[in-house]
Amino acid sequence: MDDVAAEAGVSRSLVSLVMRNAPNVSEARRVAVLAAADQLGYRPNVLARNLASRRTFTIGVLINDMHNAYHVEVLDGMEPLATANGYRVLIAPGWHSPASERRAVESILEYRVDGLILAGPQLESKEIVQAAENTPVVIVGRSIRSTQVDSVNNDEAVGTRLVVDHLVGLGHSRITHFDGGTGAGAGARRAGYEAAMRHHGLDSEIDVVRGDFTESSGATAAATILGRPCIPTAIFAANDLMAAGALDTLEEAGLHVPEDISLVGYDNTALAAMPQLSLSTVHQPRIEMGRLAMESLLERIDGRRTKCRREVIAPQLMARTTSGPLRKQPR
Amino acid sequence: MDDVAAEAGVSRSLVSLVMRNAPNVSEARRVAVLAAADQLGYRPNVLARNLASRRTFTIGVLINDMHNAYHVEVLDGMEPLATANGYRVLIAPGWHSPASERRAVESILEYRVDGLILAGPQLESKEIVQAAENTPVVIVGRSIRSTQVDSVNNDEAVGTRLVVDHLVGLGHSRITHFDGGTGAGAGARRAGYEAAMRHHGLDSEIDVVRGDFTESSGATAAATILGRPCIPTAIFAANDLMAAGALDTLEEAGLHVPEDISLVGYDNTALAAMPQLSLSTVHQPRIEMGRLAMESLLERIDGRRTKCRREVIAPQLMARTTSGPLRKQPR
DNA sequence: TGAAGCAATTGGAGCGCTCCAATTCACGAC
DNA sequence: GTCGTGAATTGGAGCGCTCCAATTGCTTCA
Repeated sequence: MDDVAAEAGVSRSLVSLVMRNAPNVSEARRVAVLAAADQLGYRPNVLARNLASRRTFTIGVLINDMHNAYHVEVLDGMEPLATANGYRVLIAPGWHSPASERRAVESILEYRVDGLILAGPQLESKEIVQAAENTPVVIVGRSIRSTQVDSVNNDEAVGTRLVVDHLVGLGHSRITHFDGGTGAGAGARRAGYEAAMRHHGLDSEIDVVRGDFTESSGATAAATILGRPCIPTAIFAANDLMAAGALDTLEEAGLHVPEDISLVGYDNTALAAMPQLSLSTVHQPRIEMGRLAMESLLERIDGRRTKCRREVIAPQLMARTTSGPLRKQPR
Repeated sequence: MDDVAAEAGVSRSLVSLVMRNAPNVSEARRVAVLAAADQLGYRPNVLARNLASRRTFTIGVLINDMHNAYHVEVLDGMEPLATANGYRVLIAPGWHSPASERRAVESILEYRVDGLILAGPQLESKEIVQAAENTPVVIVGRSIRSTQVDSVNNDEAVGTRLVVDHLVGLGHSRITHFDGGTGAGAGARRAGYEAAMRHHGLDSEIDVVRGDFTESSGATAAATILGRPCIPTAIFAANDLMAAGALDTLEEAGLHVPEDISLVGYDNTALAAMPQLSLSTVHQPRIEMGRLAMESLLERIDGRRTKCRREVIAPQLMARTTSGPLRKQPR
């Protein structure tokens, strides 16, 4: 930087002003500095800039599972807004385990990002609240009992209700839920399923098989079901990935979907929309959710808002071909 | 940091040593410092650390398309090795356009990362070489005419040859290629297809329809084919995503795969392996490729190697159910 | 007993930048 | 001419850390 200043015949401060394109710099000097910088191949050091200014203009994003298209699309919604406001986005992959998630958050916080978005975190609430003490945090796909942390959520109660209503409407009553274990939103979906079942007076039919939002856990859960003497007539999987895994296992076992058993997923990922799968599912406006999360975060960062904001988005049922009327008793 | 030093009754330097867990620090002091740090909620500032040490222990990774499971799996292969060597990984999403890719690289370079991995970059070679002047760079899925840049690649010549041999072996001769346009590796696949066709004396049957590695471009290409008076008996798509897009369009048009037309993809993504799709494709050991890329990069960073390393991985044909023997002339 | 040797500590300079207060400059108004 | 004013520019302190050389405290050995 000193070299550039010398080359352009100005002070280091002026170079700094030009590099940040601050106002009140004469056109002549600006051009001179830019030329000198270009000639010397000078590139500002963000580290030093951030250190000195105590601002990074960077948003950290934690993605719980990069393999899940759901999270990637949420990210799609965030990026444009960040860029438009002069922020850059840094991603720390979570690798689907709380421990690695913790490390990722730790790591990104050390970079002193201006804000943090957690997409589907598995961390304990306590840890999240702690992180939010120093840095604005927004969560997507889960909410938390703290006024410091904003959240953007799908209305799980409505979504799960849509699924159960749909299946009951088709004549099903033995509806099993494959849940998402400790994953973000899994608890809410499980609770929603149970509440909806009770609403229809199906308290005694409530049946939950454990899973973890991965394709393989869906397959495992389906295998569990198949091993039972009496299998349900419909399955409600906590997400599309699990539904896809379950579908494979069911078909391999010779069952026809939806004739023998109906299957509904959740999230309406690209996977579900594929004609070969054509999975009935619940749509969430992911891009919009990402956008809202970024919007909330920027409001916090700019200090435009201090009150907690909790967005809850209404989901929509996408009935496709994996769910159908109850026809015969399987097996 | 000074506060911690004061609290623990030692100098700032000692705190620094403890935080980096350097050798030659007495156990007593180490414990005291750690306790003080914990009590005060002290978290080292990476910015300052990196600035002072001129080292970041961070690897920047540019992912061309986060929606493509291929890239995500390459990333999976990189992470463990980086972590094991004390490096953290920062991801800059490329959003599938050269312009945003350029910005992402620019941005990550400003962070003074110790090394950069480009997964399927669309940038011009010149730009990549320029970036490599100051920072070690490894490319995945493409190679470049520079001894400064290492690369890890699939052997496209072999892979494409496998596909064409497979289809010719099934009796096909009218084999159309849906290419990847300007995407990384697209040129090599196109060239490989053409060479393989020539090898079988099918020079006159060479037929390429433009695409860009996205699902929608596969659908468009299929529509193009369907509009012709004489459609081919087999399609070789430049990747699985495009093949999936094509499959939808073909089936909607009433064609049966593989009876009426065979379809082969490339990459063997999870998508292709799904029983509902069961796409014939070419397998690349993605995780291994990611690992190799990281290994190469770390070698460069540590200065263990200065010679250029170009890994070329042998692919493998996965014949599934979308390719079959030539049966009848379609339409 | 003292010199040597090594481990454990410390002070201070400096990484590359921003920010603030101070200074210089240009120009119109009196 | 002189003063005032706002725009343009500058010097220097400091962001939070690392690194180096210097210092201290022990132990060992002649």
